[in-house]
Amino acid sequence: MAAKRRQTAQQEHAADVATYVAAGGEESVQRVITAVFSVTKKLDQWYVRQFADLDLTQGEWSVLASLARAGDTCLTPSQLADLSNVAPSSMTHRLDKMAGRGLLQRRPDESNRTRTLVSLTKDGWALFSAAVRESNVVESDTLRGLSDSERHELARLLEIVIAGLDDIDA
Amino acid sequence: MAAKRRQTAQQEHAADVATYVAAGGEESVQRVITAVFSVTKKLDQWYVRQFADLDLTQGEWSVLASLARAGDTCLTPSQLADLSNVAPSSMTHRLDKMAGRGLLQRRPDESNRTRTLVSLTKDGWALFSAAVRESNVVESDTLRGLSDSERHELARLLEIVIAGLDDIDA
DNA sequence: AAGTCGAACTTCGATGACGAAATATTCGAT
DNA sequence: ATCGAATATTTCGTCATCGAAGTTCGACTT
Repeated sequence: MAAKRRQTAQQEHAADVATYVAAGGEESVQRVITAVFSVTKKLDQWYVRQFADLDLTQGEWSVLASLARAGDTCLTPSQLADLSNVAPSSMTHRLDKMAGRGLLQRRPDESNRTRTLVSLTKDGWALFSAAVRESNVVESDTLRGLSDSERHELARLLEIVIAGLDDIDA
Repeated sequence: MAAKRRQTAQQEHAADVATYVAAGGEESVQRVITAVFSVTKKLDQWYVRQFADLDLTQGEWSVLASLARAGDTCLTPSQLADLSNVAPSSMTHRLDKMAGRGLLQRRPDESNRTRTLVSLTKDGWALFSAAVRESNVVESDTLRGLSDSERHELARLLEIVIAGLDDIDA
């Protein structure tokens, strides 16, 4: 498969950027954004295959990871929908399924009974941990061309970008 | 909305990385990968809103962009399905809709009649160009915290990653 | 030259996701 | 205190997506 490709990944990337620039994009922007999406697209493909072993879809992974990152704090279905970029109505059924598998539990919020609080069960945490360790394999492979200092620099630059993200919505 | 957040985006990011590391991920890996996904998640949200103006879903955008990047070369439905990370059967209906809107055309491949060749129409190219110019706005905003040399360095590092992606599938 | 295997595309049934409406609860104003 | 607006969640109808089976065609074998 890799042997039959005519151009290198860099050449393809450069050609893609040129297409976007020709259509009206700025070069310094498109070069970065296109590269970011190339990486995530490839990672997404691998996640689908890796998570299939754990009977986990990407949507379920998103819920699992959101709850894990929240730590002790419970999250509501609405918050999970926001964090997962799906409609609240879609989250209902997703949580039904995951609760049925024993990955999470829902309980009413006593202080505000319109809310429902969702938290991971022990099994949910175990699955999260297993998924992180599985995905870390391909993620580590993805970055194997970078030295430690380069990874540090890459993270630093991306974190600058992240720091500005929330202010743009206005 | 931005005013009511307790922690900065960097602090949240650091906490997320810590969660993944606690679950068994490597820090130098998780710091980069988590940051990449933070950026793409935010960009995806904006794309949905921006492309709604053009009556364009993300799936349709993927087809449009794949064909545009291919330039003069026609692509088959299977290739488009691969490039868009969807099942071939899903591409059939998607192409039906887009052909109905006059964005692309399908014609049989004379040299191999099991194949169908898909190409953009004039309207398809126009919509692609409009979408690129629209999305460049938010993409440019996203990178506004980086200097030119930092953008260059960020692109360089990401391109190193891209160069190694194709060799991992083995 | 016929037959078989494989590739490409489409149809079909079932699942997942969305938006709108319905339900239930809280908050604020009169 | 009560009425009205806002919030959170769930149902419901519709459309997109998936995997599997079906169909058509090309390539390779014998």
